[in-house]
Amino acid sequence: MNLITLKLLKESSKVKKENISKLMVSFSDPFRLEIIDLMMDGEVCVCDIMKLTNLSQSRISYHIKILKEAGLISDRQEGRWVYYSLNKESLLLIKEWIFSLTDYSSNRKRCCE
Amino acid sequence: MNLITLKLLKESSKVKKENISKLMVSFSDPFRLEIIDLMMDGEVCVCDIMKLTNLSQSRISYHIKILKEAGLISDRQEGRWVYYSLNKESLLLIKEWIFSLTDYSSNRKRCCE
DNA sequence: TTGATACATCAAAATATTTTGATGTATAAT
DNA sequence: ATTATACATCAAAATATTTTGATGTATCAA
Repeated sequence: MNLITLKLLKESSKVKKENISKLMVSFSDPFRLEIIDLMMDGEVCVCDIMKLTNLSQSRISYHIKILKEAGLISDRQEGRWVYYSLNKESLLLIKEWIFSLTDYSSNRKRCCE
Repeated sequence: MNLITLKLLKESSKVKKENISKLMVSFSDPFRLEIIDLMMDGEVCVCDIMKLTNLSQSRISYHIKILKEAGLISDRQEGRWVYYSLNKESLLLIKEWIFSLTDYSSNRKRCCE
């Protein structure tokens, strides 16, 4: 493997890490977790979320924006409605990360002194 | 399934959700992600993290506390040193959650109107 | 073209998290 | 006993996130 390939690899892992970081932030709010939960059943619009959670409209829009910017959800407009749904690729990215965490983490004991 | 069982089930899923929520919060900071990364190689002490990241000692202790309270890491004291390591059960819990998210989430199209 | 619906965006206020530097506690070495 | 090391904890300051209520934009129906 040459230096350029190595550099590219490092950069891509950095990009990945930034993605992961954003995705994790997007998971870090209980209301967003609720919204994500709702999306597991398929597409939802803001109005669905309003009915099912009694959060205010602008509050929902705010959280939706966070989720969208993290790349976790996609949107599709149809007339006056915007339908949001979970983005499978992002979920896969997180899955991979969790896997690396569980599968490759070691139990090696450390000893100072 | 009787009502009491159902109630218990619902409560346990709530407990689980609260755990997940705390774990996700613990993942939501870039420095904590770094610390978690270091722990993948095995136990680390605060002094290791200081050397490897040049974060201040109290700053590291603060983040360690968050990770500990989320149940993500365990500690073991040995003399003056405290060794921290990833808690496999918590990782498993997250893994399960991600699985349910990817495996059971539907693509069902929604249509208002 | 007027009014209603669905949602986004904005600025200000409310709230939460993080950082800093100082101090505290326990262990161990001299 | 004294000093040094490893880490925890604390209160204040700095910073970031979230909520609120108002306003804006686009689509549609009457």
